Amino acid sequence: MIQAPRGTFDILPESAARRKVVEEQAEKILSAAGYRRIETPAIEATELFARGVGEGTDIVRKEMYTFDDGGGRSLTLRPEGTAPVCRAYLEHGMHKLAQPVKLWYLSTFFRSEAPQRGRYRQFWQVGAEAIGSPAPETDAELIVLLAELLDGLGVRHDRLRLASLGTPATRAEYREELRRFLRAHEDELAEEVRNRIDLNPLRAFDADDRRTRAVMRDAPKLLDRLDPADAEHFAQVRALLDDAGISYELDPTLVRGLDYYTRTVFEFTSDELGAQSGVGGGGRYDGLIELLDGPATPAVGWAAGVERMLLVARDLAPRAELVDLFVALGQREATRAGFELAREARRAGLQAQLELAGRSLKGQLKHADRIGARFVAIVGNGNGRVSLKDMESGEQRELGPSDVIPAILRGGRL
RNA sequence: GUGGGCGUAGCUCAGCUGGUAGAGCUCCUGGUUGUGGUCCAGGCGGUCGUGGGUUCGAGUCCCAUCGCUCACCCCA
Repeated sequence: MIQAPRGTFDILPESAARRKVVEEQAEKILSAAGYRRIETPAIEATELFARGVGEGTDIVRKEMYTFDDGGGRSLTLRPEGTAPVCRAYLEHGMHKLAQPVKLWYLSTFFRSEAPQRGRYRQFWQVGAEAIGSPAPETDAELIVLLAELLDGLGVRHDRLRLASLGTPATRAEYREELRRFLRAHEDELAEEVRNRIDLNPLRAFDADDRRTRAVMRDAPKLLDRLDPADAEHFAQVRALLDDAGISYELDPTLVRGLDYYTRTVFEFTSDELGAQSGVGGGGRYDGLIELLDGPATPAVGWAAGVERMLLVARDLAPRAELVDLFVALGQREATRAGFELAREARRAGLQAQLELAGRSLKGQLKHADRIGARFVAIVGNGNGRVSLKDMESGEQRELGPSDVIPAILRGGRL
């Protein structure tokens, strides 16, 4: 049997209803702050990610679905949303609009990783980007918006981790300092940490090994190396979050996987998620637009995983679907009258369904009950009249065909 | 890519020490020749993931393979 490809999934109606709640919540919260929806193509030039996300990242090195479009151009299924939005910003000259340009999206992304709980090869993210403002208020506002989205969905985000990466130059210098520090203590470090000194020295901070942890207590911290302007920016972001009553923990080990981050980075995590604890996160990426051949443009953004939110969201009860009318057929010959009655009902704004399975009358009533129909109209009495039954009270009345819909619209008892 | 767990009807699962498949739910029909929610009866539905092997005989044992899942890595 043909199955959905590994790491992908069908969104069945029940789950679609829960996702709709997420979408409505995001729309409400983000549009209230002036963010407008944008959607970009699922495929992009491979170069966009190679440059925008960074050649050295895991995403670009081993997780992209890349193919030749048949004409010698290399295309890639988008593995993330920020670079495409920045591409669109440039392509459509949005730098000429009032800044910052505030955008949000809810889209699918693709990464060829081994799937597990909360991680798929095609997955959904809701994201927001504010392009064109260096103001710390922008960073703080975006963090507040994500917090509100998670709160509104009842997502238990046990922690908000926050840090500042400074400028790329600061970060590069710091990484060298950290490498020197690690090498100086190499014989005290766990093997896995030692092996990654060059590749990813920051991982040393969250090693489980006891001796490694002891060494790391004295390791240099990036937050202590920020230049004055970056430190001031970060202080302002924190002050705004404090005022907003958002609690967070400073986490010098917070490393976000993409190369383009500068200054503020943050991540909401939930311990209920297992290994993939990150629900959503983001940060400032002041260098990205320039990297894509645009003018130097400061920007901030975040993305949150829809599947992960759904895993830990409490307040996600979708409203039950209301069925106003089920049109049952007393005799097969009544099918044309029933068909017309259903159409009329829908034109009148009712949710109306027609018997489509050839069931017995008893079966039709049972089905109408199961789908929660408020009324059942039985067409085909032989006398041209319609029996309208209130499924809650059980009352039933014979009406002329033209009286059925007004009776339902009156809503009340028969 | 590596390791653990699991793969029996649409769904949730039972099948003890091997003897050629069951339950509950769902769905459909019937229980007064046209009327639901409870109840009763019946029906539809499975090459027991797949392929080999052992055996007179395998869902049940062995091997392989595929899939799902959790974890490592990394990330949403």
